[in-house]
Amino acid sequence: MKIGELAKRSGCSIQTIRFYERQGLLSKPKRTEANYRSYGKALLDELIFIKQCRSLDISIKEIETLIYNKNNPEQSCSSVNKLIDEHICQVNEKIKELSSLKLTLEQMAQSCDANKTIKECGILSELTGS
Amino acid sequence: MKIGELAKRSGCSIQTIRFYERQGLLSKPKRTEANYRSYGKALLDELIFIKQCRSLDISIKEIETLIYNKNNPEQSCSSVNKLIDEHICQVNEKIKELSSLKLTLEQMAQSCDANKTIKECGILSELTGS
DNA sequence: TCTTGACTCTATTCTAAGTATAGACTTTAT
DNA sequence: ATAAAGTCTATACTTAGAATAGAGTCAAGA
Repeated sequence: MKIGELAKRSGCSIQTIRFYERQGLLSKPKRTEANYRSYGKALLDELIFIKQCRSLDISIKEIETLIYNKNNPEQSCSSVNKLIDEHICQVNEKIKELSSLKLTLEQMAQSCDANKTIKECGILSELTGS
Repeated sequence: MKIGELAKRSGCSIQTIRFYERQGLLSKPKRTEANYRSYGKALLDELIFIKQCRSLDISIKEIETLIYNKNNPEQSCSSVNKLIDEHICQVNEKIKELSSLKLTLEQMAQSCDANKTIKECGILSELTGS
């Protein structure tokens, strides 16, 4: 199949597919005589794996590592477990940060209503003051 | 004061201060004869305002708007309220996304322990399969 | 057969908010 | 006088793509 069909089947955009290839993440496909990329099932699977990882917000570098792991099936999978565990920690950290940020913003929102002038604005005075 | 002292007092890095100036966010300071930037209290306050906004993850473009608002003290502050409200919505959305991501990752982590081979790895098989 | 529209190609630029570096200049301290 | 620390500009780098320009290719209809 050509890149357009691969894009539809995978749910990735054409530019994204070419980007993954340039990054060395997705294997280079054969080319037709007209230099069009020509993909088979194996590359579709590769791409779906990449997309699945990205949907979990695993970075491209980490995906590289995972692909390397996949190609060495006899090795221990402890590094894979570690990668996911660290990722969970990062997500937890981010959630904490955002929750705290949310509180601050909500308090700020309560310090003003929209019917004032800038001069009297509670939000701006909090931003300026503290 | 020179830029190094401003950096210390504000908690911003020197590069960040110059970056804000290039972006038109922080006003241009006077220069000494040797072309060094020379800051006073007013610019320190500007920078602290910017930093306060950034700590709330308000974008540089939005900070531009807020600064514009600050310079028009007689206008209504409804746009400021709106900006913060929208920002709260975005933060809430992000928290939702991350919470869902966290669940998925934790389930995945439970599907494997580190004492397997890649071939048997529950994490990789979930990433590949679904 | 010609043409038109849809598809693909490469290469380049852009996004956000800084961070990092190189190479030159100035100031301060010893 | 010299060395260290500070400052200057300009440039490149980061992430994960998205967008664009300009050229080439392919299939269908007139």
